[in-house]
Amino acid sequence: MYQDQRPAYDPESIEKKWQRIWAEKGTFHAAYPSDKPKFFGLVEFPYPSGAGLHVGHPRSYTAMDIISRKRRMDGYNVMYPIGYDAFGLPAENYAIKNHVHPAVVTQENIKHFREQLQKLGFSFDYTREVDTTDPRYYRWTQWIFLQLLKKGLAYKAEMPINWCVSCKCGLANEEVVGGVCERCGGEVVRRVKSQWMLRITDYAQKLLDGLDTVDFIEKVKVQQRNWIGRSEGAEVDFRIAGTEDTLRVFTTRPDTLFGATYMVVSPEHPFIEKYRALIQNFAEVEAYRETAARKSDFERTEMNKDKTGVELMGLKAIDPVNGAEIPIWASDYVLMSYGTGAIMAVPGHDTRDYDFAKAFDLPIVEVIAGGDISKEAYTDVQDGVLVNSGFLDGLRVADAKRRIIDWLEEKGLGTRKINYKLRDWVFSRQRYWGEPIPVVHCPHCGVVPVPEDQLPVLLPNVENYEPTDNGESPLAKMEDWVSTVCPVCGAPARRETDTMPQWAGSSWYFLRYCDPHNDQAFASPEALGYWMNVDWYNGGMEHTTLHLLYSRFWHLFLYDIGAVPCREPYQKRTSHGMILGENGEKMSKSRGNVVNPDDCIAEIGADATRLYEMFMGAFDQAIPWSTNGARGCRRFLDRVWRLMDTVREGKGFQKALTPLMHETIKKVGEDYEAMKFNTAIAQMMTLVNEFNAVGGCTPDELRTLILLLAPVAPHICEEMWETLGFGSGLAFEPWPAYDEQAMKRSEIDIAVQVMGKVRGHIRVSPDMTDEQAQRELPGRDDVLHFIGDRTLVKLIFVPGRLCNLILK
RNA sequence: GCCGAAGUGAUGGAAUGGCAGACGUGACGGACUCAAAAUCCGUUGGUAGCGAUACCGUGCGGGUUCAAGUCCCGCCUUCGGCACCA
Repeated sequence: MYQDQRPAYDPESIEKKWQRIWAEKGTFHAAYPSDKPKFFGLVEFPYPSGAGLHVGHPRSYTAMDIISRKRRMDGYNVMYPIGYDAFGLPAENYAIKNHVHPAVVTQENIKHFREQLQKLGFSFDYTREVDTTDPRYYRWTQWIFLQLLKKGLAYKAEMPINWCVSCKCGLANEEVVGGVCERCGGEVVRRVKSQWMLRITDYAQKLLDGLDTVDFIEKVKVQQRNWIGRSEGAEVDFRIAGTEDTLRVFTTRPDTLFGATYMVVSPEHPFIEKYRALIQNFAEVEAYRETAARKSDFERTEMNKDKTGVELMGLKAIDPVNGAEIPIWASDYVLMSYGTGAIMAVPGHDTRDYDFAKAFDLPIVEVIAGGDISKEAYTDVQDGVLVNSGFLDGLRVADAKRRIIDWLEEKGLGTRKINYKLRDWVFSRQRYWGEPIPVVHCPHCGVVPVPEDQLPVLLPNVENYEPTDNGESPLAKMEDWVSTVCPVCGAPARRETDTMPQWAGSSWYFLRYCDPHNDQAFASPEALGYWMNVDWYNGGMEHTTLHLLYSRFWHLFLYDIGAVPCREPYQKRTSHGMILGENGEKMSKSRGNVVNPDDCIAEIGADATRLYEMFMGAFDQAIPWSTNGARGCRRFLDRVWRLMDTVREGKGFQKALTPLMHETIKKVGEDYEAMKFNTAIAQMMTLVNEFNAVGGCTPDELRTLILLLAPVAPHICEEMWETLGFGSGLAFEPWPAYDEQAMKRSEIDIAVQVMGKVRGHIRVSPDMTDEQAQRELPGRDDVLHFIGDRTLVKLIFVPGRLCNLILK
């Protein structure tokens, strides 16, 4: 059985063989219906770029593959699906340059991606593949949009949006990073355009509340909470002197109302236009307003340290609590898009107001004691006590807040108010390669949804994909397609020519996996009822405030209209760290440090590649690639392969190895579950080293190791399983069990410390209790010699670990 | 500025308050070989010593504890996110 002439480990042939067998047998097709408990493991589906798979993809995909494979061994009916998020700018830009239809490029790229994924041996169910650009898929993306429209959550608005000068396209707030375009790094400017918007702000509170019900890693929750940015406070009306009119502000510090010494409105605030006639220095105000408008987002961020502004001469506001007349200023440190676009300024207790007051020599009044407002604003809200504040004097901040809001509400001067930083989602894109927004503009009926039975609205073939300078989609030039009739009144009408952003298709793809071929609904209620929600979703941190938030929003909405059975789409969310180049920098073509997974597979095989990606470091941390490290993982698999030549006779585990075997079963299982793949693999390496140290392993020992290693390195394990005659196919073999009792060793070494410092080791029984230790150890020769001629004051015994001698 | 994570050998990284450096890489020495590769065995935190051994050592400074990489207080640095959000 264990002949000498075994061929060397040859990953290429083994991997091809098992990939073929898995495909032919449909090993990883998720069964439906099924009586087994289900497990739905999800990874972010790739954008099929022309560059092919990146080594970052297998990091996430292998991790969830390990979990999925282990779940099968645990007896679950597992669905581990994959698809392609294939709409998007790169394919379109490629099309512009090379005059190929984006659909053609996309299909080629998908084919290439699929081949690369298959070469890595992921246990994906390829029969459930989705492609967001397939009309049978985007039909339902459009359908969901129509439901949002029906409920008033999609609307068209004329508003200033983020415009990327280089992509010639509008962007969502989430797509502007550091004042520049997330995708191309190009300049982003404000541009007023009529845009489709989604009212994600209506779901701000639900998105926040839902986080308490799911098992997401904490930093994802924190980032989403910060992005949503809930703050509690009050809206307060300030009377404009000499009029019946009021100016409303939002504040989180109504307790400081007595300290308001001026007001500020945003330069875009309609208030300025309204009181144009009363503003004595209107020309100056208007000049300031124009300067502010010309600044791009980037400049605004850059220049945010120095306060600028102009007083609206001739206007005064009246503080509602003390009747004080205070000046009104315009400044771009106040944003039109948050709160009411106007603030009461309390320079004594707000850093920005303080800077502004210093710059323009405005009065600063202390209303909270505890700081030194001659030096800086005192913003502490814990310990402060109110002063100079009439009926609030002597109260602590928290109490003063409650008191003043009650007072304002009673007098009709203000109300409690909660604000969010989250803004509505800019949903239009003026580009070709996206889902057409399924509405028609009729001169008589206005915006008319395309009837659901006429979906999908297909993307027409155009000749030129070039975005236009006037901000219109390339589709606008397709007169044949644009002109249509109104579905309601039959009059000539025009189609919407904007398309959806790339985030649309990925906002619901996990639902389609549940029932991917359904042509009556996006998925059947039964299939959704069985599979949803996603048990475990792994993906990148970079999607926390984009895809992950958007898809939660869509799903919460679908739940509200009864289209899905559960509130939250994802039960558990984990995140992998980025793989950096060998030089420790981010991998990029321009840095020349990109590692191609194909090259790595060609050199060391798919199993070793998977193993290395899991072993290289902690899963959630960024790690530089190391070619030598990868080779070390290949060496480990070579050693595992050669274990077949060292198998010796014998049932069960060798006596000397029994505790280690059970410890390894325990640790590997637990570490996989905690995504501590690096330490799980280290433990298996230790075990293999130990096999070699004792001169070989028994069939049962090798069998166990194969099962433990199989989720990480499935091909070599299947091959060894078959070669050793354990059976055909191990994908559904039960996961090995361990026995705590069997981990006990007959004797162990524990450390002897003197005053907390390790001085030596002694051999004791692992069961030694504290009582036994106190009785037996002080008299033992190998302990006595550490005591010497000093006196033992105290002996601290930690069972199984050490004893510490306190001497005098 | 605010929020979050992290600082450990040459290097990637391990360590429920209990023997710091598991496992891997690299380096050095040895075996096998005509030789090399591959493989196997050994050594590998620093300083002193032939040596047993001693002292030092987890970003810096304090503290708690029999015992601190781990807990507390005060800093420094790096990375990620947000950023005039009232």
